[in-house]
Amino acid sequence: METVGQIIRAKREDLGLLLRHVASHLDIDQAILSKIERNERKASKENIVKLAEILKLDHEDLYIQFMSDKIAYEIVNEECASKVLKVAEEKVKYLKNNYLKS
Amino acid sequence: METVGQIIRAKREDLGLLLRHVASHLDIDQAILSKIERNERKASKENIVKLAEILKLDHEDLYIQFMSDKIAYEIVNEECASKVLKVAEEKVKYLKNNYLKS
DNA sequence: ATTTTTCTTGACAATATTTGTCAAATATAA
DNA sequence: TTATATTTGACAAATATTGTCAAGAAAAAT
Repeated sequence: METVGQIIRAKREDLGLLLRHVASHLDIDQAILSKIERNERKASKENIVKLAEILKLDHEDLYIQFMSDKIAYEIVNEECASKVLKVAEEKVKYLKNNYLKS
Repeated sequence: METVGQIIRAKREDLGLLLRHVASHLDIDQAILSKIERNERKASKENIVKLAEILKLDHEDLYIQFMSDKIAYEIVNEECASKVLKVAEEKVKYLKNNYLKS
């Protein structure tokens, strides 16, 4: 079970890229990227898009890891975390069927 | 499939309470409560606690509705919404087992 | 073992989002 | 119509997010 930060660091090192190279592609200071990789800060959605590019990761996969990290972090301390996710899933299905039929 | 706003409005009207009465118990302007009930604004966690009190709703149930609304709203526009929730659930289980054993 | 390079840390700043107020407009009900 | 309740939108304050910078620590190269 990897965090989005772990995935990013692993792939960056695989490709032999430096923090400052990747960070400059994202247009942020390397300090932030360092923190993102260690899960001390959350990436922005824009960061994620550019990270997928430069690290040659599948964009959707990375995005899923990013959002699931964010959501898991929001509720992991609650007893009822699993219940919340189940209800959320029902709501998503309902909304998709009833309001978002494109 | 009800939103947290719908639940609150229904129960408030059931109890015959006015926006301004409930809002004053929450220590907010009635304008906000009006918006919360119509899902134009999100409640804060504190709002939810006090709403459960004054509306005699089960605190955990209301909290689950509140959080699931919030999460569903965050991802409903994404293709991969269901996938995100599934991965989030795995992460929550993993974290609870490995880091939060109290 | 010293120097160079990379990464990490923490204080701070800018910006965006959240959470709220207020007063006027609208809707509902007496 | 008048009184009461709700809604709306412009605005303000507080908080959270997203970032910079520079100095310190760690790792790698010479």
